[in-house]
Amino acid sequence: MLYKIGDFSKITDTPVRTLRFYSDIGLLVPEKVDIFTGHRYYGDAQIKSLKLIQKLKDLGFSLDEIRNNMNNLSDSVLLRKRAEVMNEIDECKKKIKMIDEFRSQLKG
Amino acid sequence: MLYKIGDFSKITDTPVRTLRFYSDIGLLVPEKVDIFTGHRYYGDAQIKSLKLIQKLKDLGFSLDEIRNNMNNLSDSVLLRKRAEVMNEIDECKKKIKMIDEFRSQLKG
DNA sequence: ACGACGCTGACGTTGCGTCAGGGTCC
DNA sequence: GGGACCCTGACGCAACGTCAGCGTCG
Repeated sequence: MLYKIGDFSKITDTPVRTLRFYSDIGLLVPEKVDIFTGHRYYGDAQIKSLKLIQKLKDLGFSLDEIRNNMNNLSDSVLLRKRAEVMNEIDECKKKIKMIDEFRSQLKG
Repeated sequence: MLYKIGDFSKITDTPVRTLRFYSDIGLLVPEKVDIFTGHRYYGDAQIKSLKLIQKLKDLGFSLDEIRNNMNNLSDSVLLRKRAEVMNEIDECKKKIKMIDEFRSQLKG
């Protein structure tokens, strides 16, 4: 079963523009592309790939990281990302502290 | 006392490119600009302004937010930013959970 | 006069949104 | 044949970094 980009967009709840973008950067390549019209046709395999892409995006990976790791996902990559996100939490906590200090300075 | 952009850059420990950028977007305008050569000259008032800009950047404000609020800083603006950062922490915590779930799925 | 410094473009980054101006499908 | 759908540019956003190519200061 091959889907036109518009249909694939509805099935996967992903904007057409996003699909074209993923196609352009080689992240999610359609199963077939008409050489003459340029029309993209997606298959069922792409549905699974896209779900993995969305999952990894939710975990905080960039599209570049996803492209480099989705076909060979290792635990170390996930651990590194985990550490990054933990770091981000620390940064946020620092900001909260600084904001509170600044607020009391303005009041005082 | 007027400083050339290079000297002002060293005094404030801010890249020249950043100073030019802030000048272009109207965030930190030099005290004087030579109409014929385009050379920028900064004064002591700009040092204080830049320090405030850097402070607000550290707190998590965008340059656009800084430009709109630095001359009339209210507590409500700080409170809103605080809430935003707290939200960001929550998002990070969700990501951590999802990463951990994903890792145990891969192992199991 | 010449080296250090200043200037204005303009492209690269990230992940698409949003037209504009055309072909294509049925 | 015509409306819905597809395509490829190309600009816009945030906040600069990094050349390129050229003018200026002392």
